[in-house]
Amino acid sequence: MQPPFHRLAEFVSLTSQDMDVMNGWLAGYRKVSRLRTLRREGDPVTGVYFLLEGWVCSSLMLRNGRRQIAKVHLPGDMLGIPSLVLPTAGETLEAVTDIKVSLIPAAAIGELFEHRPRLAIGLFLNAQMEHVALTQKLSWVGAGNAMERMSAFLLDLFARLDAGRLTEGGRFDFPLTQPQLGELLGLTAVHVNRTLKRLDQTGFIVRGRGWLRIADLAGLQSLAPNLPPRFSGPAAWSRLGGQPAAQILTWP
Amino acid sequence: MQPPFHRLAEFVSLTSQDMDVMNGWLAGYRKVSRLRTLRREGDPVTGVYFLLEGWVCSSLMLRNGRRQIAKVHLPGDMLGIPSLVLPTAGETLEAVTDIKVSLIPAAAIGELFEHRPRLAIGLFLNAQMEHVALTQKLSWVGAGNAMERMSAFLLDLFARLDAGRLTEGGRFDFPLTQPQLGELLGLTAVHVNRTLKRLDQTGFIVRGRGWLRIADLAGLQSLAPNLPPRFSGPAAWSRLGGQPAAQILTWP
DNA sequence: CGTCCTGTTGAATAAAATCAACTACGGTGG
DNA sequence: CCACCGTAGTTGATTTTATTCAACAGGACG
Repeated sequence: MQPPFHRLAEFVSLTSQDMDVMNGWLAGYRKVSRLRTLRREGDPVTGVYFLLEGWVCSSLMLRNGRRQIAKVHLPGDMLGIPSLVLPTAGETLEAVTDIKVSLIPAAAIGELFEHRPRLAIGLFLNAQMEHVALTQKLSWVGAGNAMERMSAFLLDLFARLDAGRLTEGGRFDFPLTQPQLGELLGLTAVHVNRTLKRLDQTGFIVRGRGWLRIADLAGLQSLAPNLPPRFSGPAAWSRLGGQPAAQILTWP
Repeated sequence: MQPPFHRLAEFVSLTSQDMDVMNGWLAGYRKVSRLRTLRREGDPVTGVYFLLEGWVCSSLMLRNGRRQIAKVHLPGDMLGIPSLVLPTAGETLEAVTDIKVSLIPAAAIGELFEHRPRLAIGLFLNAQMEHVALTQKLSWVGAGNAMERMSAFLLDLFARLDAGRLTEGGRFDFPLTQPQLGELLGLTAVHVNRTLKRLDQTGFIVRGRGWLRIADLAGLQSLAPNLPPRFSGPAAWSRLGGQPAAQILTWP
């Protein structure tokens, strides 16, 4: 397995010292098994997590007894960054599958800003990607019906899995249960079931246990209220005045 | 009017050079009048905006014809940061009231990361506050009914206005129309109307044209599915290894 | 002075939730 | 090893919630 560094390197070109720092994060990765909680809402914040393998969902508990899943994280994602501004964690991180994850201590993040500006920019822009994704998600949950939410989610998921080379001809592992999908989309499990059934019967998707196949991508896209965002990559960095790696003085 | 710098100074202690940089942003502020569009979805991204006065809403247009307002921005907020990772703006920024705003060029943001690490951290943590707020908002839109969404929003708004000293005994300016509230909460204008009416008749709020008063804070809080987030302030920075200003070498 | 938008209310309709029942499956403990 | 229990998945019937449709009053603005 080659470490999924694509997220932080997506925007900035990194120096070899930058790479060393990132490799350092991998050293003490930890395995966590399915359904185990990585960190619960209200727990102390010691750092952020770098997800190497598997799926994690981050969720919020509401006082009305319902749970909202904010995001399903895939390999390469940084988890729990927003909680850095809170006294205690603002979200529960729960393993959807068996995962490998490493903890990056908060102090190491501070270091980046002092000494590794490119990684800091990478982290910052990565966090902005998350923000864009979350805003889109809000838009379909707030302004879409069940079918629209479902198709937008499936397309977004598919695009992200595809970017990480985790699909095969439209088919991918799909470990989410229908109750989880409900919490993700703001629907009941029953209604999720009916919505999936319709998508299945229409021939847009094929479901198996533990996997899913998108059978008609264009069809799904025609249902979705918006398409997954496309990011600028290196162009974002050059807009910020980024320089090619060779011209930058590296930290001694 | 004293510039609302509280956002960036909320976490890190700034050097006088940092302050100079920030004051530089204020120089060419611009007035924009009510209902004018600051930047439309799809427009080129030239930088981010610093809102000095007035309210702005950022929204997404969906293909089903509906609009989702992602956030109502108040004085001191930085707008349009997420679009830095997109080829063209991902959200429309529209003035809800007459506003004063200044544009910070993208290159100036890049500069921060290279030369003004504390401001960079401040910006980063500020962006994470936005992320936390957006996650919460998703939670009530996704998992709350109309009354819960409305009370959570009003409480959140009130807390933010209060932090900026823009309230007086529970009363504050409230320029949002009911259709706008609908787009904000994922409800129709009609249903917004009925929900407000119920809150009014129960004595939780008092409505006037252009303003609103929270008459029973505890009552509203009992309706809301979660309370506005509280942020760590300087504690967040010290967790990241932040040092008191005096001990830091400043850029020559 | 008309026109458009907001705010308001009532009535009809549609979407999703709730309630209920049953099957299948996985994991646990005896 | 097997019985049992809890959860997931599925479907039908009913109820709740919110939308849609419609109509009208009041202001803002050209």
